[in-house]
Amino acid sequence: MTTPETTPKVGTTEDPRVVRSRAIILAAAHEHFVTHGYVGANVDLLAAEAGVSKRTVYNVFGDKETLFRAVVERAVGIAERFSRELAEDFGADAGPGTLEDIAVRLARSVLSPRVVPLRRLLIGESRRFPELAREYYDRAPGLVMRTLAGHLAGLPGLAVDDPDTAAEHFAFLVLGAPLDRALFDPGTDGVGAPDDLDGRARTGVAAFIRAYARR
Amino acid sequence: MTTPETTPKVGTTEDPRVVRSRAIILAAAHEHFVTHGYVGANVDLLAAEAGVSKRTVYNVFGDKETLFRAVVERAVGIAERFSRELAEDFGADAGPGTLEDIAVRLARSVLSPRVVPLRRLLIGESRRFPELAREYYDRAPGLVMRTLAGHLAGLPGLAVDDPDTAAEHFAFLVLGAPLDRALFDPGTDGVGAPDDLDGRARTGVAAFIRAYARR
DNA sequence: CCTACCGATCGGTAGG
DNA sequence: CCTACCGATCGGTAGG
Repeated sequence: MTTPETTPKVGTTEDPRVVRSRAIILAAAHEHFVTHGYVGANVDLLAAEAGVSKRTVYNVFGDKETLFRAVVERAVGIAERFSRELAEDFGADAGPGTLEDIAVRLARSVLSPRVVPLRRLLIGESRRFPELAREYYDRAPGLVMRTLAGHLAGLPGLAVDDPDTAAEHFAFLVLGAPLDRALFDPGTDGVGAPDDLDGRARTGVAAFIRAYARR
Repeated sequence: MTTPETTPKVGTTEDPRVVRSRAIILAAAHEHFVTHGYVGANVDLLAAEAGVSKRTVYNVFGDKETLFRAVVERAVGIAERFSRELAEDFGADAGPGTLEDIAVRLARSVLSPRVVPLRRLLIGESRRFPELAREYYDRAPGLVMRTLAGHLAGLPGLAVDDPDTAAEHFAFLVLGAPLDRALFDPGTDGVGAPDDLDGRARTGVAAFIRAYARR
């Protein structure tokens, strides 16, 4: 061979320089889009924030829309992986104590500074990019909800007729109110958990158990 | 007097032509901003949609940001009045049947094509206009929540230790899941209630009563 | 009310 | 020769 496997062609996806540029730009673009929205985003500024030239941005991503979609795809992929991890913790042998742990973990992840700004962006751009918003919903919160439904159905001590509804009730008892408020309040983004998030999650679980306990 | 009360000065707020223009522009601008967001909004297009010249828009509202704030103030005012109406229906003598009625009305109003797009807009612009987002939250959902808390506390047959938490649990059991989905899905805006909204509201009430019934 | 037009800024691309 | 990247500038459109 003239080109050994250890020397990928320059400029391609395998080129380590392009790989590095991609990663740097995606991280900066995520922050930038989340702050300014799609139309309000400025590729010049964004490139500066990423520490690369605008030309590099266009070389790697082609245009603004492609960059935006790449940012969202990456974020959705991360959210999906996180949802999967969360889902794996819903062990079939889970007791009521574990239900509380799940609630706290669920609340902390969804109310995290990674998730809430992404939600704001996708909600705000849902008219411009409806498929992206729908895709996020299916792959992240939808995945969590489906897994939650599956495991709630198998929990001893609970009377769950409709697992999907029970999962929704669980999730929104645990984090509905704080999430709704957080969507409207960017001021609380960096400061970890708003209010007493863990306490509200536990109060939600208590209400859920009262509503769904086998009697 | 040189200017009788029945003949307001031209160009002022009292001028019937300006009043009419204001109303027409506000209605068109609401639809336009909700569709395109603040930055994506085009004043030329917006004026054309309103059937007025761009010059008239600037004569009445000064600039794009002032127009945006006027649109939001008006929408928040409408939402506030609606919330107040809803609140008045929480009669102190309300029984469990009335709780179901309240739930259905609540779900229908919040999931309405007036409220959901406004929520999307304010969430999407919450970084650019944080006070507007907060103001909406206080004056509309916050008002409903506070009234709900007050009335739930007085309901016979229920054991409500923390009225604020109970109100949040009630509201998000009733409409949390459909609202969250609706925010990400503009496709279902015009088509009245998504899924079986009334049924889900009633299922939520049932869960709420199981969780909060005096025992 | 309309057309015309301004200063500024945008996304995207040229040459080096 | 190719690609990555920079300074400079393009056409077109934004708010006003």
